[in-house]
Amino acid sequence: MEALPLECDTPLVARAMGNAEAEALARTLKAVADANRVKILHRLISASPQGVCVCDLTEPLGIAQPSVSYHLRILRQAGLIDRRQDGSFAYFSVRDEALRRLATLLDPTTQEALA
Amino acid sequence: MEALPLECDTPLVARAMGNAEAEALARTLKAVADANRVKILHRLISASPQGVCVCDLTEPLGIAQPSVSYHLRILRQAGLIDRRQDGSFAYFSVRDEALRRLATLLDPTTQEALA
DNA sequence: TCCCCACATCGATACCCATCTATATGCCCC
DNA sequence: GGGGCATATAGATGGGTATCGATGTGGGGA
Repeated sequence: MEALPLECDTPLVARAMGNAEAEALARTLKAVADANRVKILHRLISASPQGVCVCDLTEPLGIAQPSVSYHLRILRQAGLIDRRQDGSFAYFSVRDEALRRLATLLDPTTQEALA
Repeated sequence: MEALPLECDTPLVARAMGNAEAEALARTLKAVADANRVKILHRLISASPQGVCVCDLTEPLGIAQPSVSYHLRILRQAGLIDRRQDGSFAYFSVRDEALRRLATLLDPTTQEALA
């Protein structure tokens, strides 16, 4: 029998996280992982539950209107915000339970992420 | 006095989130917003607090060793994991309080993110 | 009906990021 | 001190992403 090479004996108790699972979580996190989208979410949370229209985001963010629409689309596709049309205005509001779920998944004490 | 154009009257109660603040949060989130880094964190949490060495991450992740080192560096620079050298092996462990803090910042019910 | 306004989409561009191979570093054992 | 192993770093590369200006769309008021 050949000599065993020196091995690091980390406890391989837990099986690897599922690929789909990890990518789903990463996709949601990517949606939030942008300074402008963080600011948008902050503002939406502050204005909850009335919602905020695009025109009130463009100026404080300091970016062009198409960019704001772009970020709102990212957040919406991630299921983190809702859109409500009122006349020619579009009001966006945060989906509290989606953000809470994301927070729970990250918290290592509530080990839901290990499911 | 000229006629006021139709305006959306969203409650502009909260001032915009500070730029530095938003970018700091985004930077931390970017560190987690990757499927492989999510898997790494998952494994580190499972193996907490002993830690996991690089060699035990390469194979389950299905990526080359330098890529694993790269991801570990990202997580470490974000303050999310610790590194402990033991002989020629490097053991990485999760910084629970950092992850918890991140989770808290995301949770809209604990409005710390609005600070 | 016509125009204006709010918002979305398109196409282009410049930058960032994850990955690889190749190579350096540092440790341990012989 | 030399060889081999674990890990880190460097450099190159392909794909993704945020941004913009230009343009499309749809509603509302005059």
